[in-house]
Amino acid sequence: MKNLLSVLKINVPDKIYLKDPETSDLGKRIVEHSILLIHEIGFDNFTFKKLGLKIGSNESSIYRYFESKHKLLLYLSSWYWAWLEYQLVIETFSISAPKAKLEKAIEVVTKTIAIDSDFSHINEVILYKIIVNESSKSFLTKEVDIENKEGYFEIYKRLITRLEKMILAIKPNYLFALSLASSILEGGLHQNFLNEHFPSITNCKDGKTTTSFFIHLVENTLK
Amino acid sequence: MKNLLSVLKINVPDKIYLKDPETSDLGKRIVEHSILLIHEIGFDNFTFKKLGLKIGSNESSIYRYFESKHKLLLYLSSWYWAWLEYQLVIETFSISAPKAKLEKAIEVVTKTIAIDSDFSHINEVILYKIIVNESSKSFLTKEVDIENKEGYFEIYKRLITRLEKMILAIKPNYLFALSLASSILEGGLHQNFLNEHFPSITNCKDGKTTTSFFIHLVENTLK
DNA sequence: TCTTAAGTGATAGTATTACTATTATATTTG
DNA sequence: CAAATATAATAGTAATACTATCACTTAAGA
Repeated sequence: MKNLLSVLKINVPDKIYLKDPETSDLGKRIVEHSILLIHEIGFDNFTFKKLGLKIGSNESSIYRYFESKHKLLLYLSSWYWAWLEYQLVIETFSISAPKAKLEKAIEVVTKTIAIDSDFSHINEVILYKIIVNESSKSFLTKEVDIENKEGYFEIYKRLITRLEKMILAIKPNYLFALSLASSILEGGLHQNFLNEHFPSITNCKDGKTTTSFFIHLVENTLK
Repeated sequence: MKNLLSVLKINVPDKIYLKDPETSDLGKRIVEHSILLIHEIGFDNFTFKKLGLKIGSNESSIYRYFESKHKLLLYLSSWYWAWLEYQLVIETFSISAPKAKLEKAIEVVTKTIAIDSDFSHINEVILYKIIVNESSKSFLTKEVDIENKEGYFEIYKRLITRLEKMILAIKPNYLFALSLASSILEGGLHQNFLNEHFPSITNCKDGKTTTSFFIHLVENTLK
């Protein structure tokens, strides 16, 4: 997997950026350190000025890559979903039994990312934490509908339809396959958020994982 | 219900505000119109200055009630959860059969609010839309843990433990009652968000309701 | 009734944010 | 070697998210 990823490039809708950060050293440093800085101070307190300071570069140079910090968050989110989609596909590809396939998919999609695949400048462990804590802000805006039309959420939606298909492979007449799929994805993030900040309202802790919660839930629902 | 509410006061943790907005005409106008304005322009574009303009009052006067717009969002969220808790309690109070009770609870908690109970200056239909689109921002901050300790999320957490109890009444040995409860609540909001902005990844539309999705899900899970 | 406190309004001011614009310099490419 | 491209530096702007001060009105208590 590590070898494969070193040859592949995660593709993000190109309308999200002004200049592809993958094409230059500065671009990569922007992405790499924005992840670290957002994790450190939170997206709300994050500014391009602070990031410039951190990477010894200028605010105005960062604006050549991303039009706004919101677009940067969209970029990071899309990158993560693309990366996760890749994980999903290769991890489930060889499994033909529908039930086992879906189970593996749920595992891939709901588990806490704890190991950095280390194939790029992007630290997936930290990025995952940003996704848990900040990614909702990428669509909870007044501009969602416009940005959705522009295609900024394509990868995310495609990921959900992939899950949907695996669900329907088990129970073709199930009426809520899309809703179940989106619930697994967002719900997984949310349970991991609760585990970190509101442990009193989740059971996904102390050895009981978010993954096992969802596997049990889905299995019974599709019975 | 309407009569009862006209006698009761929705109680919000008093650390959230500097001065209780319920105690004055200005306070009520602040709350009433903040809901309308946030709905209109979105929380991110909302400012106390704009609100002051809207209610013909001064920015500085609003700051006497709420220390920041973030605190105002916490207030609106808490108010909504308290209101919902009230609905939950009275609607399920007289039902003794555990299954029917939980079913009613799920209905109360996941349905789209479409009728304003009209007992106060607060429009619950619009407030519900704010909860769907903005309430996550009340806890997706770097200050969650501090604010959680201060008790700002007590009502929300209590609501979830109420649901938990109803779940355990059906299946006492179920290991994920809290996670299921929090999934119903947040998942319900999320499905209604998708219905509005990303209809291609939800089935909760065209007559198929979010409520029926969750009732089916929970029923099978607790079987 | 007088006094005092509380509530509200008006104005000004501050540091920061989220940019845009311009110019200069360095580097790469043809 | 010239031209294009990338980056850096500086300045500037409107808006944000407040804080502070002072004036005025009203309500409540002695």
